[in-house]
Amino acid sequence: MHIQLKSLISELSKLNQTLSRTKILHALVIQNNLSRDPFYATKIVRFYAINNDLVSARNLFDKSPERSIYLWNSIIRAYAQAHRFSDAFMLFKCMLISETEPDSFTFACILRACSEWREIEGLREVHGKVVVSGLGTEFICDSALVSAYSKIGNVEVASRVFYGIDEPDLVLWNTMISGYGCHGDCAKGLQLFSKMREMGVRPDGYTVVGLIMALTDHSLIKVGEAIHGFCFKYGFVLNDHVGSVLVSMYSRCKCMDSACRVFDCLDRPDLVTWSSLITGFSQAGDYLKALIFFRKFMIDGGKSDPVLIASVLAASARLAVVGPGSEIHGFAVRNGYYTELMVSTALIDMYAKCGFLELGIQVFKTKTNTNIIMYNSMISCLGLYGRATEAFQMFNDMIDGEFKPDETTFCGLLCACCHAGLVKDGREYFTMMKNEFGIKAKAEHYVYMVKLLGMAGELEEAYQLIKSIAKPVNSSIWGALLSCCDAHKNYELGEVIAQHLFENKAEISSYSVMLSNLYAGDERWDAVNRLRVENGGAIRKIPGITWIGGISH
DNA sequence: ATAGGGTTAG
Repeated sequence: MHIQLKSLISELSKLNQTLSRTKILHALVIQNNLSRDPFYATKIVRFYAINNDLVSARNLFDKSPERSIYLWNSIIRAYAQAHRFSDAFMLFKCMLISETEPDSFTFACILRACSEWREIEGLREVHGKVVVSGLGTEFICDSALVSAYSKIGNVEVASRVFYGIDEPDLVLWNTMISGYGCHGDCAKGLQLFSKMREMGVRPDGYTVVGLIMALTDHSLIKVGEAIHGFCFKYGFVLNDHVGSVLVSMYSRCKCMDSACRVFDCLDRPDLVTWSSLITGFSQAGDYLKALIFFRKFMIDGGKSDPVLIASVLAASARLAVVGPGSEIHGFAVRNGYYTELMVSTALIDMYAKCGFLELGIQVFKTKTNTNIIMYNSMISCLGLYGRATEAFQMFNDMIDGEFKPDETTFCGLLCACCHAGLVKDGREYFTMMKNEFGIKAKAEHYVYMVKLLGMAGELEEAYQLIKSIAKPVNSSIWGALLSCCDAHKNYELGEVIAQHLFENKAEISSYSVMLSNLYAGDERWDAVNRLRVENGGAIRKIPGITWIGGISH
């Protein structure tokens, strides 16, 4: 019977572990008086864990008189993987006072749980226990420590652990490199990378993935290309993670040609890789390509998800053509994505930006649950259409729903005031934001306020407001005021501002259009020409045409 | 005998 059970267990391990199979197996084990054997108990605990039946797993564990290290580790891991941190930690504490001592894998598991739950105190505590247990020299513990500390944001301690190791293995090098990577410290990661090679350790796919993670924008594209070249040199296959990571890196950097080249090499790019590419096109301003690739993805039989849907809806919004967006709307409804707030928010925004605010409002009205992002979106959409009263009402609803407004909310409100010329309300919301909600005004808020005051002719007040800002003042803010001076033919104040900008050695090219318009309005053609010469003829706007700068919708 | 340290991305 034992032999039969053994072969049954080994067969079952190969199969898909269903809950019913596990229960049958459990019953068989009990029938044969084997449930006290930690070997079988461990197996069944693991099977229950795979099927998310932690209650049965725990029952079995509690009834096991003899608990091997395997059994302990399995039950702790079961809780940790189910994101039940406190249970996992409690069991770990029980283990410490039991006769079974934790091994490196127990520590690795609990360290990972600490970092996932951002339990910095727990992490420190477990770190201490690792040291006391004498397992601090084990690579498995060390890599778990380095990883946990980096993920929790404490790269300092992570690197201290790392540099305390004589001859780190590949996993440790990779862990530390990606530790620097997820901390955004590209330079340190690269340094470590060359040091690793100097010491004769051959990098693998994990190494480059860790490095590429840190490359977040176009300024680092040269580094990204070098690492890509390195993959070639070492003959890394682009499948698995390396290729996808390169695609998303190039997409993040808006190098869509390179992103496509890598993408074309991939056997079966997954959802996120497609999504990176599609979002990359959108962010690079190629909205049509974004939609075309989405269609390709669908034709290939790809299964979408809310993030991708929201992203293509944003691309349609930027195209400002309602066709594709409403098509995706239908698709979202048919496939159950519509329930996602992320999708409905994107829909509202898309309809509003495509000129169909009413359809956006309809979407909003069908939602029973909302969140702050959706309210913010509604407020700014209504504001954009000049429907300030409704935007204010939306804000009140939001407060009634006990949502806490954030800086975006006030951007929307101030935008609404601007579009409707409501100076008084604008002043009130601006004060409310700072005093009642403790939100510090950012450049966007000042731009709206300056524009609002300035367009109402309160140029001096707008000027004083800017002067009250602690330096440095964003160029859009001065730009907004210059435009207003132009519109109100207040060339005197315009000249004061211009002198101020010149004196402070401001980046005049950022204001050249506004300044030249101002001078043109005053028929000071010599000044217009001087500006033109100083800017290398870069002024493309026709002088004399008012251009309200500073705010991009 | 069992499992058991390091990944990515929108």
